[in-house]
Amino acid sequence: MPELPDVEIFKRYIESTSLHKRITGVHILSRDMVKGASVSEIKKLLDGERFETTARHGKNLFIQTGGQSWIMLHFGMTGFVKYFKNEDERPAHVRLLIDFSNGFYLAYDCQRKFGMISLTESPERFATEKKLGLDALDPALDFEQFEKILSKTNSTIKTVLMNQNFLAGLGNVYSDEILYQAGIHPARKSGELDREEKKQIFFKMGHVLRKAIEAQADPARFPSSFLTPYRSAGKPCPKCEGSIEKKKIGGRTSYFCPRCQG
DNA sequence: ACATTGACCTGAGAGC
DNA sequence: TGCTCTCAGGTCAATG
Repeated sequence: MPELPDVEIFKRYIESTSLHKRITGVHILSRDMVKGASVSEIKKLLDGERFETTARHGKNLFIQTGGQSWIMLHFGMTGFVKYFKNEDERPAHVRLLIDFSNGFYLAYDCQRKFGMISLTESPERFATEKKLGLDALDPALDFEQFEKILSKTNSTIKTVLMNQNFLAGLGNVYSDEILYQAGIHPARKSGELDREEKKQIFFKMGHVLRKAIEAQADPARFPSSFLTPYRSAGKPCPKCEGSIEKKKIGGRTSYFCPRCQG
């Protein structure tokens, strides 16, 4: 589901398709998905302008026109973007549609409406208002800070990784993948992990996210040691051939290998 | 003050 | 075949 790597791929997709083209129409097809801004403000910001810059913080994607404000897209669990020309390529649940002067469209599709369309003065401002933690791939995030974050709470490590206020960008799927690569059980208490274990999680986090982006966030292209393509109870662990287990942790379905993540 | 749980939304797939 | 039920998951409000 759209987590950091997916949103990074959306960002690059928009950069390669939609920048510097004149916007000739803005259609908001689900007004209920617009939060913290009005439909008319969004139309006014975009209409007649061109997208010039993109940014990402965690799972939030920002696009700036020549103006001062940025449009913000959050993808919930079913969101994605698609650039297309012909009506038969149009996705099924378009919530925001942008017309370009070259006859192409950029669609923001979100079947389950868990996403959000908003405006912000700047990505930094947005992150501050939402109290978002550092982006999980922020170069400024070092192990010392990461260790501090983990010691701030006594929740399960899985919950901590998914908490956007601590660290922005990880969701259910990538938290599981990181803990699998680190060999740590998702229900371990964050505060009880030793320094070596925290180090494992920190470095595997960067590794997993970078590899996922390299693979276009497509599990079919992931390295063969990745758990994500095997997110199903009873499937064989890609490392030990043991059986993958499914369990609710922090209200979310977690998959892990009980043998590798003892 | 913190941690956990449920509602929100919709369609796919399971089960009868 | 066709109906109903369960589940998925990010976020935030409500509850513990």
